[in-house]
Amino acid sequence: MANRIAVALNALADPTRRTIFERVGAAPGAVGEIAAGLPVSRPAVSQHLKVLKEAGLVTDTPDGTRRVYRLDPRGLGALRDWLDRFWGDQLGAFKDFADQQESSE
Amino acid sequence: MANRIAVALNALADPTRRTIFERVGAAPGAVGEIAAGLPVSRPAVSQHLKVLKEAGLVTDTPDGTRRVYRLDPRGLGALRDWLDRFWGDQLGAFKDFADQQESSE
DNA sequence: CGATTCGGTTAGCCATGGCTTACGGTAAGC
DNA sequence: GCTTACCGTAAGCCATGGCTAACCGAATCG
Repeated sequence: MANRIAVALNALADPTRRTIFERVGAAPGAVGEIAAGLPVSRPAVSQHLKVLKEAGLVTDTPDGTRRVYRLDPRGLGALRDWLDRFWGDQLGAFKDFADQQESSE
Repeated sequence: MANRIAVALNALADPTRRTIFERVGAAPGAVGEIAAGLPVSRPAVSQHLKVLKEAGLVTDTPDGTRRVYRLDPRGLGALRDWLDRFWGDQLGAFKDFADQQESSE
């Protein structure tokens, strides 16, 4: 479960991969379509999509010789849950600290 | 604004740095305290904290010769907002796709 | 079937970045 | 003031990983 977060964050850390991810998010499409307009070659995009897929961030659907990629909510959901843990735990603590700082000036 | 997401994701991508981040989240503390128990040296932790700080994920407060680190909600908030964009936009689209797949079986 | 299109895989190159060791600098304690 | 504790920084080493070029498999169309 922690590993899920690890691979997702690692996948989204790369700028090119994040661009690809956002592009798929804007509109599902085939590899060639996604690669068009990007400053990297098509095999590079293919490799990135593989990483994103293994991270549970995208899903692929065969369509003839093409292969359509779309977002996969599972990875997003895992990340969101992970982030929310910190919100509950530490935002309150930070607020206490901020108030304390303020009152001592 | 997009750069904010970039540095935050990049900072959280490294396993050691994520461990440090979670540790700070569990309990604010000094560098030495955080480094204790970790499989890396103290300077390494210091370098990681610098990255986390520049990513807006932690804040440091001088305390004598020590330096206390705590979570910074700004980075978390930026990440959360970024993730929420995808939820609104694409979860619906994915659901439509899933329903469509189901109806064609 | 041949030809074409589309896409995943491999090998290899090179840059990025995480780690350690050594150092310098500052604040507390005696 | 001198020592000690705590921490950030610099230099250098080495592994990870992203990229391209070349290859190969599969599906569609004439």
